[in-house]
Amino acid sequence: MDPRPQLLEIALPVPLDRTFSYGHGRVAPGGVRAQIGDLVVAPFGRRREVIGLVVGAADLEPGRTSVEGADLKDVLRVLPPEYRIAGDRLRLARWLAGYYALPLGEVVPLFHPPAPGTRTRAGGPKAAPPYPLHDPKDIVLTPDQRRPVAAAVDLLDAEAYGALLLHGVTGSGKTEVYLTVIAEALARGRDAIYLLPEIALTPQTLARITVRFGDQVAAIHSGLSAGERCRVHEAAARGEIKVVVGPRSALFAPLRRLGAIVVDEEHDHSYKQDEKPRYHARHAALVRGRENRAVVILGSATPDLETVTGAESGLFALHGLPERVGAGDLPPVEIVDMRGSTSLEGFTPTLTEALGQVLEDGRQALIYYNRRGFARVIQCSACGEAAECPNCDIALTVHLRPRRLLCHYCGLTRPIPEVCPTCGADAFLPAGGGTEKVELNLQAHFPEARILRFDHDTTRRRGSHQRILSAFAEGRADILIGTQMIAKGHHFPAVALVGVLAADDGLAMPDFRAAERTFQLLTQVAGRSGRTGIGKVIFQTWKPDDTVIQAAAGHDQQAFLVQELPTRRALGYPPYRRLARVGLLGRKQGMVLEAASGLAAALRGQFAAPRLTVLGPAPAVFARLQDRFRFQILVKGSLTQKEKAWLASCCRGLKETYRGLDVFHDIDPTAMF
DNA sequence: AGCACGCCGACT
DNA sequence: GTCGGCGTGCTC
Repeated sequence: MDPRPQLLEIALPVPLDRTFSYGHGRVAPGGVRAQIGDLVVAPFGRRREVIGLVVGAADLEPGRTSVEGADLKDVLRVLPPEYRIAGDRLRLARWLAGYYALPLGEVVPLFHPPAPGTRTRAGGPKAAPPYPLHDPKDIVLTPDQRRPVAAAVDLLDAEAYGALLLHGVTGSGKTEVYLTVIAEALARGRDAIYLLPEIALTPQTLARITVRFGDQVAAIHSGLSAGERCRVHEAAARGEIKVVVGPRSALFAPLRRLGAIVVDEEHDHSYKQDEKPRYHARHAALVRGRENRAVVILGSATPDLETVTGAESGLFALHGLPERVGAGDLPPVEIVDMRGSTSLEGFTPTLTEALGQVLEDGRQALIYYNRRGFARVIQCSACGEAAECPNCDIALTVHLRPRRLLCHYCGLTRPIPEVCPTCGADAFLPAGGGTEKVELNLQAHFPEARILRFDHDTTRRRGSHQRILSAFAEGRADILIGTQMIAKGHHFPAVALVGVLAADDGLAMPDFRAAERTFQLLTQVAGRSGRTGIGKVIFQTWKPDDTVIQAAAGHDQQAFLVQELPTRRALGYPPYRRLARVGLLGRKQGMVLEAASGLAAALRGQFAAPRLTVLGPAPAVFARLQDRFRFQILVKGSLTQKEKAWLASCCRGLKETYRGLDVFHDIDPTAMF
């Protein structure tokens, strides 16, 4: 027992570029001494309990009760050593704070489970999987699968850092590679992390991992309560759990001897957190892997362009899985021109016919349409007035169940007017489609078919996600209609037809990544077809000649790259130049624009062409959301850590100058909204 | 970022 | 008359 009271420097989760001093061990001397890396609970301002990180510890001179005139408060307690952020995790925390220009305290919450009091939800993925599980002993890897495994094993044996890109077509057995590498890591006394995109944390994948690794594995998912997360965290820190599976937050698990990190579906945009701290889990995984001399495996059927060029430049060792394992080949894709007759609203005769055939054969079909609701807009055909959200300058979407108009951005709802609210004409009519309308149309056309819909509206309730997917996977429905959500890694063995209603839909998005996203989405959706037995795919489109659509139809990433990379290079976008974005928002448009213009001018003064280019300010794609006007500034080029820090301090300064203004910076933004 | 204190509109 | 909107000020 050490009687000396301590003076602690604490980094707290607040957007302030400073730490705070606290006393420790004054009230009850001789307790646990805090050390750098410990988490402490401290009173802060009017808040009773805030979790902070100890970044400095010294003996407190006797009699000292204040710092710079402010009374020293004592920390309430030091969290147990399982929660300490040390070694590789402390270096990762420091890297995140530096790279993303955030105060260290603001990244600390990533490293510990949510404090008690956070909502506890029951449920989550748990039901027994209806899918056949193979005994790992029965599995024989193909030569293509063995090559990346061998490369990973070499790295594990050498205890060296290395990153692999596993580019495998849908259904090519990437998961088996991941699991084998994890098993090899475990066999060498090392631990592993398996990252999945949020939505793809499917029961299928969980079941496979659990069967393989038993109680050495723990899954972190949205269904866990704070208490359960703490239990997993502590078990990992004590070495009782060796594999952690989950979305991006799983990367921060306190495993002790990390040997392998898998980033499955590495192209998925949910790896970039779109709220503070805005970090990219794939990037952070590479950093943590390097810290631990571990193997990092990035896997995807449609790797991100930045990953592809990283592989070309030797940053990642490329391993291809060009063929599906088992029976199915990649399904043929037929491009159908929509500029002709449609037999059924939104459906070409070709697709309608193919659907009829699939139903007749007793097989299953997937219909992809990336718009939820019944109709995109409602508009008066007499005066032209359309229903808009009063807060967002966005058309309100028509929904039938429940019956209302809905703003997809702020959630505002309105009753559906019977007549035009402006001119009173009895002609206020819905226009443009949505999954709800597709479902009704299909049901009317195929009255016998059992149809399920999978979108934000039908998966709102807990567990409904999985209920719909299992029902379809078990063959209790014939057609599944869905938005983006159906494109992600789900395995539906009996799907013989995938229909995409408007394949070019995403191409018009005002984002330089629109083509890449569309290619990835179409390729992934197409990959849902013909997992076992023959399958086909139909892309309906207004732009049958578009390269992106044709490349996706041919499952040909090379064709897409040949078109896209030169464009990116010419325009100075990633992967050739990096980006940083500053977003400004506030109630008064004039004020936001004035602040943004001032900031842009300041940035231009500091960041010189040609190394750095400052663009804007420009109104954001959605210029007003939730009654706040939005502008943004884009910086092209690689900012140094110093420059990023300066940028962040400019943002902070601006907030003090302009009352009611919100400013945020986003390093390596992945969405331009 | 929270969280409370402090001054102006529509309700019992 | 008060309940409550969000402007602004501070946090060891």
